[in-house]
Amino acid sequence: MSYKQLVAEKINSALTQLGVEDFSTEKVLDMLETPPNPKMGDVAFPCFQLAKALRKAPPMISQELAGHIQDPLFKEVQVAGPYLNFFFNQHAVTHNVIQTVISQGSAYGDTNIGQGRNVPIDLSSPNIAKPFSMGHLRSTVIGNATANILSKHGYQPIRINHLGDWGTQFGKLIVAYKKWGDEEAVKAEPIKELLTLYIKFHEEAEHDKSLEDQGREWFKKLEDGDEEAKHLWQWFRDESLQEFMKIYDLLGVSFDSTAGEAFYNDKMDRIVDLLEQKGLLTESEGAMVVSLEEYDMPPCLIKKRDGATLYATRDLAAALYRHEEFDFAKALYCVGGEQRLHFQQVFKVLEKMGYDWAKNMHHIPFGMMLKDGKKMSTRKGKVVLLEEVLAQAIHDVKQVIEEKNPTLADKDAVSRQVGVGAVIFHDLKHFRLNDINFSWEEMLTFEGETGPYVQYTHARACSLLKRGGYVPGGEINIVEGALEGDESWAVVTELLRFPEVLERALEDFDPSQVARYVILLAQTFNKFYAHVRIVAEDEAVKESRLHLVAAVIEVLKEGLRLLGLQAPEEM
RNA sequence: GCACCCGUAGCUCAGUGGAUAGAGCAAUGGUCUCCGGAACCAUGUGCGUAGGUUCGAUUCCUACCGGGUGCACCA
Repeated sequence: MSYKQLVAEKINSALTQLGVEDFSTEKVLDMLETPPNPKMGDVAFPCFQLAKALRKAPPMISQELAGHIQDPLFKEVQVAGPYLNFFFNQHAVTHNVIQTVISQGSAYGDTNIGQGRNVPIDLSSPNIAKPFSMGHLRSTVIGNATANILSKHGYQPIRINHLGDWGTQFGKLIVAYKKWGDEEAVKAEPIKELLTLYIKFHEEAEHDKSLEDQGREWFKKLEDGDEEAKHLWQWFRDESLQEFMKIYDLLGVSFDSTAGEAFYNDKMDRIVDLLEQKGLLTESEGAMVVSLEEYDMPPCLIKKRDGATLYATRDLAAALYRHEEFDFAKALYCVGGEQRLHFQQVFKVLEKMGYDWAKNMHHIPFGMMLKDGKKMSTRKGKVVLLEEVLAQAIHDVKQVIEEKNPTLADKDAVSRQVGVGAVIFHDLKHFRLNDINFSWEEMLTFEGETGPYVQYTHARACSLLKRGGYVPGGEINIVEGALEGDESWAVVTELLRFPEVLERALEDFDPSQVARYVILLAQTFNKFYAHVRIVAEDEAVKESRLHLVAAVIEVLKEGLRLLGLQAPEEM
C-alpha cells in the first residue's frame, strides 16, 4: 500500500468522526497533493471542497481534522490555513522504502492491472524501399517503451511491425525500376538505389502524367498475383528488411511480428464482403465507401474505382485479424498524428459493423520530426537518416570516453549503449504530441537533461557501491543520523513516487512521464551525492547510505530499461 | 472554408483545478587533501489575447490571434 493511501484512510476516518459520510477514501486520495515546497510537508490535503458539506471556513476544517489524526507514521500534522500538511516520520519511511525497493528489485512498481491479457501494438512500421529516417524513430521508440510499460503492468504486449510493404507506391517503384533501374546497383546499395528511383519517378511524373497511371496499373497487377510484379516486390522487401534489422539491433528493439500490409492481401475480400452483408458499403464517385456522415466525418474509402484496396481496407482487415488471433484487452497504434482522421474513421467503421471491441482500440498519435521547422520529405530527398544520427552519436560518445575515462574496458560497447541512449532519450523526454525540431547540436548533447546524464548518474552510483565494499543481500539497517538531511529525504520521496509515475505513464500511454521521472531522480541523487559523504568513516553510517544508493540504482536501471536504454555500470 | 493538435523564460521544454509557475541549454561567477567535474552551487521583470465557469484557472468552456496537420481513390 502506498503512503498516500494511508494518509487518505486516516483523513477519511477523521472525516467520519466529524460527520462527513460522502467522501470515500478514493476521493480523498484523489484530492491529496504534493506541497509546492518540501518544507511545507510531504503530503497536503486541501480543505476547500469540504466547506459546503460542513458549512465552515476551510481553515477551521483543517484545524478540526488535525485534532482527529494521529499515527506513528506522521512526525507532525500541521495546519497551514486551509491546508492540512503531513510530515512523515522520515526514519521509518526511509527504512521502509529502501527495504521495499531492494527486496523487490526490478519488480518494484509492478502491478497486475493487465492480468496477462494481450495488447497488440503497432509500432515503427516503416515503408519498404525507403530509408529509415529520424521520423520513424518516434513510432519505434515510443511504441517500444509503451510496450515495456504495458508489460510492467501485467499486460502481454505484442509488438507488431506493420511494415508499409503494400500499396500503389510499389507499382510506382516497379515502373521506375523497369524504366531506369539497374539490378547490380540495387544489390549493392538497395535502399539508396530504390530511393533514387522513387525520387526520379516523382520528378518525371511532373511532366509525364501517364506515369501515375502506369504505377496504379502495376500495383493492380501485383494485387492480382502477376508473377513479375510479385518477384520484384519480394526482392525489394527482402533487401529493405535486412537493412532495417541492422537499425533495430542497434536500438535494441525486437518484434513479435513483421506481418505488414501485404500480409492482409488475402484477407481483404472478407472485410469487403462483411461490409456488403451489413449493408454499409455504398458507391460514391465510382469508389466503394462507408459513409460516416452521422459522425461529421468524410466517408471511409474501401475500394478504388479500379477495384484495388486502400489503406483503410487493410487496417480494417488487420483489426479483425488481431481481434480473432489475440482476443486483445486493447489494441494500440503508435502512428503519427497526421493520421488521426484515418484511425477515427477505421474505429467508427468497426463500431458500425457492430464490434463493441472497437472501443478498446486506441491511436497513440505523436508530433512530427521537423527539419528547419519543416516536414522532412522522402520524395524531395530532404531526410535525416537515423543510421547517420546513431553513428554520429556513438562516435561522439566514444570521443568523450577517450577523454574522460581512457582506461574503460569495453569502450565500443559502452559507446554504443550511451550514444544510442542519447538519441532514444532525446525523443522520449518530449511530450508525445509536440513536434520535435531536429538539431544535431541538441541530439549530440550529453549533459543536462539527457540519457547520458541519467546513465552517468547510474554508473557513478555503481562505482560508489564498489568503493564502499557494499555486499548485497544482507539485512537492511539504517542507523540514526545516517540519512536525515533534506538531500537524502528528497531522494527517498522520489523513490516513493516511482509506482505512481508508472501508473500515469500507462493511463496516458506516455513514456515521457518515465523519462522526466528518471531525470528528476538522477538530479535529486546527484544533489545528495554532492552534499553528503556517502562512503563515510563510520562503518554503520556508510552501510546505511549505500543501501539508499543501491535502491537508487535499482530504480534508475528499471526506469531506463522501460525506456529502452541500457544502464552500463561504468562509462 | 471545416476539423484536430500546439502557443509557458533568449532557446528547448516540464507543470494530474489549488499555497511563491519550474528544469535543462546558452551566459557569468563559483565548488571544502572532493566517494567519477558527463557532476554540484549561485544569478530569472515568462503562462498568445479577450471573455466565461469556479471559493480558486497555466490547467476546464467560448471567441479571436499565431504556428502545424488533416479533409476521396497515397500511406
